[in-house]
Amino acid sequence: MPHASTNSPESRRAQRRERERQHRRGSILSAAEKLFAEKGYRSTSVEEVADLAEVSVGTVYFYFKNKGDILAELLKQISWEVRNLLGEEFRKADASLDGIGRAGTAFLTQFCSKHPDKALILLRESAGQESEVEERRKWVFEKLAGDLMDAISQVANNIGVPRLDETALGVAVQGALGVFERIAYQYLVGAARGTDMSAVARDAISFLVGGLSTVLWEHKTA
Amino acid sequence: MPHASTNSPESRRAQRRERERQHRRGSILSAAEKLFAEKGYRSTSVEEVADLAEVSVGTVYFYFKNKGDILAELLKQISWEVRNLLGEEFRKADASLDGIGRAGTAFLTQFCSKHPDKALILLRESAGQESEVEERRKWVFEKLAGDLMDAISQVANNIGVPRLDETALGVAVQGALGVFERIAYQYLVGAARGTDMSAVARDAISFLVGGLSTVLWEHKTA
Amino acid sequence: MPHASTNSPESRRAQRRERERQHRRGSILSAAEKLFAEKGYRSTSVEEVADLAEVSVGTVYFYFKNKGDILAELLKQISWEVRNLLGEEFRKADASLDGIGRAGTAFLTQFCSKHPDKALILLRESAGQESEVEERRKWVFEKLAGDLMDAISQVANNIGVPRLDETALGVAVQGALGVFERIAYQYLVGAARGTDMSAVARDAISFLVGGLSTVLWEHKTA
Amino acid sequence: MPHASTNSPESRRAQRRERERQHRRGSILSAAEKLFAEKGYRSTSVEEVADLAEVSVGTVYFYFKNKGDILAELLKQISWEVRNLLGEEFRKADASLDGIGRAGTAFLTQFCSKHPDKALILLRESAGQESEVEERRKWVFEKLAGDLMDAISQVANNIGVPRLDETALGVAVQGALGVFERIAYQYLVGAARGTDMSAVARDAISFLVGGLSTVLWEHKTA
DNA sequence: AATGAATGAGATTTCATTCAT
DNA sequence: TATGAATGAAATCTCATTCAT
Repeated sequence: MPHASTNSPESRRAQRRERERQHRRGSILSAAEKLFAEKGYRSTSVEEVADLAEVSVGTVYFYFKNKGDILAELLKQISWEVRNLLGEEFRKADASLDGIGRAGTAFLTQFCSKHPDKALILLRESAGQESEVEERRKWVFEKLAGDLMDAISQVANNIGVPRLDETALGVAVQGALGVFERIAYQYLVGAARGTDMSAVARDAISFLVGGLSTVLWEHKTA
Repeated sequence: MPHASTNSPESRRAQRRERERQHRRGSILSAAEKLFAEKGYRSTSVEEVADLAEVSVGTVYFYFKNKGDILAELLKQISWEVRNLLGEEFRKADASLDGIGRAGTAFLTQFCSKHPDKALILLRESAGQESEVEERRKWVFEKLAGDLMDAISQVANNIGVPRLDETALGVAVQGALGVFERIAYQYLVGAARGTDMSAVARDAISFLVGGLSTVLWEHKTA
Repeated sequence: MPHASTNSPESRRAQRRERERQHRRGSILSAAEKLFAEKGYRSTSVEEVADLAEVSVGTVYFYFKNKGDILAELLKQISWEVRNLLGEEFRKADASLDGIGRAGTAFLTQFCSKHPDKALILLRESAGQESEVEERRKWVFEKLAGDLMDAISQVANNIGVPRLDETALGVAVQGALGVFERIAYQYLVGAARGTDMSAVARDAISFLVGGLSTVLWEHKTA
Repeated sequence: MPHASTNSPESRRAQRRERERQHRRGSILSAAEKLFAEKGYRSTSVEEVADLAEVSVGTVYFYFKNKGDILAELLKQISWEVRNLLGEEFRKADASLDGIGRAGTAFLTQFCSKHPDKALILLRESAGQESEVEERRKWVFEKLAGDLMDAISQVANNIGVPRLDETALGVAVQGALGVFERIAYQYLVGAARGTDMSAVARDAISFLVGGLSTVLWEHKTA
């Protein structure tokens, strides 16, 4: 049985260290996620995050360069999860309007319902903060917008609108994002918190798909 | 003993005082509007507002109970203006889907383009703030949502959907708000700042009306 | 008796306010001077300064933009006092080498002996601090060097060295500053603290005047 | 049982170990020297020193008891080099004023010009630091002062001033040190950085020797 | 010997709000 | 009414030092 050099004591120690590092980092992020969603980013102090994560303030600053960095990292993780979920759903339905509908449903029923903390951070806490965070938020939404743009372009193509007008495409994308942003927020923390999400999703998808197809149609005949 | 008529010196003095009061209050609000839109609510200190308004910090606290109160008041004013504008447009078109489209167009081309500071505050500054302001934001959007809800209900009625399902109505309203919120923001301060607003408005209205009619239609046949 | 408008109640109130401002500011500076000289700039916290001055930390930041600003202001004041003293002494002796000697004596026996706190801040605490302070220190020493340069130039002229070589002038100036810097420091806080200053001054002046005249002489014959 | 001679494997291993130890220690000191001279002692963190030396923070603390200890060690090394250089030069010239002049020239042209980092640390970094370092600085300068004191005493003796007054001796020494301290600093990092050092040295030596001889002369006739 | 993650005391700074005049 | 100096709680961030591995 050949002995791999990656199994040397030093290597194993290094690996364990790395695992522990990631674990610690993860604890801090989880603590921050919970608190930011609960009490808001501004009202959560670094000390509180450290306390909940059961580490010292210094340790937080060992893993993150400042408070904004924590939020930025959360945003990155969350956006990664969301994009994965949406992309998968979209692909399942073969790049059709229906696929966009599925993705939207998944966002509301899979993501927002199941990870309200994450959803809140994405939708509420990341807005209106210091420029560093705002930067990241912009980046996240640009990524999401990019995904959506690709999706809509494909759909447009399949439908027979080979080169959709740029403004129309942008409006469709932003409109779609806006629909979800608001609806998710409204049914997560707003007045209507607690409503059955699957019913909400059904109507939201009608709205979205109706809106999109109208825009596309208008640019087909035009 | 001369009795003070409405033209007595005392009365005139009182009137002047009242005028000056309102003027001062207005200066403070204008200053805050400018600064909040420019640098953000958080990054604007009360002192800066006072400086720009050419009053002392103490005076600001004479007219407003705290910093959040200034933002709340701005939100109130802005929402009043927006509701006026939208209501008027909507009435002109006789409670039809077309009327909703007109109102949306007016919001984008009349309000957002012409009062970007106000639009920015409405769309950006009220999110993710301390609870007091968040409260007001909720209130403002509930007012707007209420207007929209009435409008959609009427349209639904005219179309032959006498009692629209509450969830559907809510989703339609929030969807519509979301579309505008994001599109206005994107084309006001986001990446696409500077795009021709009338083209944007055309597509946005297509999206909105398409979305709304689809939701209504679905609940008619259902 | 004509009544001056500068005696109006408002004006008097403003004057008193200004006096009180200056007084407060002065208290803070005095407290800082004492503490900086005693425990060192770095080891003195703003809170300690505030406590000794019997004001709150916030008040310190109302009068000074940051901690370095306090030290910078002290440096400015101190250099002003020193320059005044030296200039006066120099002039008394009619711009001769003797005048430079007098100025040096005054620096050691009038200034350093009587205001050791100030001398310490000038000579020790201002060095090696953050760039803002270092900047000011440079400025202060450049001013002092400038004064000395003028003095030496005049002496050179009177002695018959009309245009002293620039390097020689610079070296003479820096040499003179160095002599005083070190001697003052040594006899203020160094090993020899407590020695009779007038004896020290006599020898120091011999050294200084001897050094200067040698440099000048060399450049006369050269 | 083989007895370890000085060439035994154990011995050689021990020697290598010792060599490595010294090398590591040296790396840390070099890194610190560079960084302290470049950015200042205060603004250099232990981590930065460790990084540049390519060791861990822990290792730095294995070789040095704390941050100040690194600076203290640097000061010790530097003073040792300087004393060696000066002593040698001084001996060459047979305990005369001329010898002191030679030593000064060597300090400026041999040491300061060629090892500006070391010179900067000696002249700048050791002032105004925490007491531990300040202690060491005092010690270093006392050593240098001691050397100089011996030299001047001998010169005084040769000149015919058998027992020079202690104060006069102290002042002469401190004066001489001050001249070099400031001139080296000024022409190394100050405004006049870049000036031809040999010209500077000529004038500086005139100043120094002139000053010294005047003090001595005065105490001969007195 | 060497590592580097963890610590936590301590420092600076901000700014909404108050209140005596 | 208006002023603006004063407050002080609270928050962020740094970094020399320790210590388990």
